Amino acid sequence: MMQESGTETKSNGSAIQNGASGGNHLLECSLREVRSNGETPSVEIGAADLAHLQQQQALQVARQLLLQQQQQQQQQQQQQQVSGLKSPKRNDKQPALQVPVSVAMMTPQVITPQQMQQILQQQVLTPQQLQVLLQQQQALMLQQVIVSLTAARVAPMDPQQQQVATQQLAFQQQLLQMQQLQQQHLLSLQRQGLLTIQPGQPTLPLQPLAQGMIPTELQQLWKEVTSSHTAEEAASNNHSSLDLSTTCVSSSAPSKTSLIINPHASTNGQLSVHTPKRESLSHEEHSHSHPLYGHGVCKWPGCEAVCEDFQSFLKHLNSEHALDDRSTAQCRVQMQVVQQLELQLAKDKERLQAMMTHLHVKSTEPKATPQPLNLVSSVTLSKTASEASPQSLPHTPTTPTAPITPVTQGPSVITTTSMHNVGPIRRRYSDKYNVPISSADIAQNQEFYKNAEVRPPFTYASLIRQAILESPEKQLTLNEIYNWFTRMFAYFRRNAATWKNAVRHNLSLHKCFVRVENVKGAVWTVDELEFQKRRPQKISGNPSLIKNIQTSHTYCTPLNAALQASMAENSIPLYTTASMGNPTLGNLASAMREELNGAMEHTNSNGSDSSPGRSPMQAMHPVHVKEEPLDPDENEGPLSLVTTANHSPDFDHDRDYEDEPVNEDIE
DNA sequence: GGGCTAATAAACATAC
DNA sequence: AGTATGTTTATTAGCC
Repeated sequence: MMQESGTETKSNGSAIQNGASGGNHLLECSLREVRSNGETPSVEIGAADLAHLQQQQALQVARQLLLQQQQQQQQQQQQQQVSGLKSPKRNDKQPALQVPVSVAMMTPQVITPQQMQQILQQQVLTPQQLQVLLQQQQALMLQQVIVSLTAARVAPMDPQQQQVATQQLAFQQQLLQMQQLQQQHLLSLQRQGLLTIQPGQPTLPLQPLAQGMIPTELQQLWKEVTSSHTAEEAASNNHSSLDLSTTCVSSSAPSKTSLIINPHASTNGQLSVHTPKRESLSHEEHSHSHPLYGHGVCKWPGCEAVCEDFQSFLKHLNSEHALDDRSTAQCRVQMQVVQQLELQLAKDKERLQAMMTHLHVKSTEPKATPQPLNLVSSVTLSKTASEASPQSLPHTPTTPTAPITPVTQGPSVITTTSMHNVGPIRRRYSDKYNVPISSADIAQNQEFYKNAEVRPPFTYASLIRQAILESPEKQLTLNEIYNWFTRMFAYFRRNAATWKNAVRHNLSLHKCFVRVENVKGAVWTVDELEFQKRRPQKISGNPSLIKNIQTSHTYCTPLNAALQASMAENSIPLYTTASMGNPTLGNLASAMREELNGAMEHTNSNGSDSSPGRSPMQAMHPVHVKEEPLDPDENEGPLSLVTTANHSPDFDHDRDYEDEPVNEDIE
């Protein structure tokens, strides 16, 4: 009975999860590419009006948004400063912003594969960082949109127009916000989407519509709208039209659109990929045509050094961003991000197509020419918005953390069979990466794990905890835990003896699992505090993660899972927002956040303290306290009270998947 | 190579 | 006696 007491609490204050940085450049980039095909929905509004109207409204709203955006950025920048790219030992509780990756990075810098690998093995951004990067980038995009809007018009308008414009603007704002949320969610689900989509079910509910309307699209749309407005204005009102070219994206051929008045119209789901031509470069960019330089600032991820002129920029570029590990690492990250985005884009295109087909909306072949899909767009957007979130919730009233998905670049790579023969390999699970399992994780990959005999990338402890937390009363009997395992994971439908033993072993071994005498008999509960303590693993934004991603193991799963999880962590707010209807989820979300922070705190502060706020569970009657080598005497109080085994009726999934390979689905 | 953690295996105890 | 449930120990493997 003597377990390594206290050994679990190590004080390596490096629990991390620092996050990362956001860089929406990535998004912007790929999106821009998508959108850059000058073809856009034509605007034909009664528009001269709108043009005027929007001025004031837009200005105001824009200011607000800008302020918000700036604040965000500032915060991020601050974090960024605090946390150097190479400081894996940070204890920051906040995701440390690190490298605002920008599309520009893609500029081929001639990096040898070996170098890349090196980099990957040494230091890369954590998934969280990537996530933050993306978000940041997105914020920038929004800002740009707003700016372009405000800049575009500065004329008075009459009340009527104002009303229209106001509505329109409001809608646009909503779209933007929704889009933001969607993007976040999307990112977190990216890889998952790759996997969860199975032949049979091309459109899993889990899959959000990636781009109902991406910021860039909005931007484009706006531009077109505005430009057409201005054109009309000029014609009818003799208004001098502002040249929008100064804005980020210059619509080379703004055509007429048919939307505008129809708020939903703006959601043109159309995303035809286009040659990544950047017709939308700012002046500087045009003059110097260097994607890494813009607005007098070096756009190298994480840099943002101010360079007065192009020359100084070049100097800076050569000196600060020479070919070294760090640069290549960043480049590598960028590449991965772009890859993911491309994949996602392709998938979402298909989905969009399917949706439109379903709705009998003509148009949009994968590469179809852009058409005003007013109707559809709105539908898709709202639909996805509503579908995406609920999906992850229904089954799992728990903590939304990470959409963990065993996905890799090649979705198809991971097949049941491929993973199958792996056998009983001892492998580190997500805990290693400080990625607690969450219902969201499971929920979002539920289908996958249910049907594919893929070993879930979680430790037994995490799974057990999850099972317990998912239960209504946060407690389960051993048998119920078993059932949960078999129900949720196809993998556990075989070799029952093995994993059941492991489950029992874990329950006994980890003090985070508390056995409680219950009416039913004995049930197991989770002591969150203890659980947090026992996850001292540190990632420190270290490369190992990404490195692993590259080094394709038979289990690429854990990695991506971890990656996704990390990324998703940043979007917790999203989940909470989306889960308004589900209080539990909200609580769990916050709980999860606490967990994350807590984990670090605990690790920092010598985890020997288990006093204060013990989990409610503890208040029950833990029959036996683990870990501390208590006196042999008092401890094992003969469980005379135990009136065990009254296997809860709850889950008595009669079906006990025993050792034999069972292939049936649990649905 | 050592330390740590987790998976796996198995012995053993207890209750039903 | 057999099974379920728990506990404990030992071994192995992956990671830092």
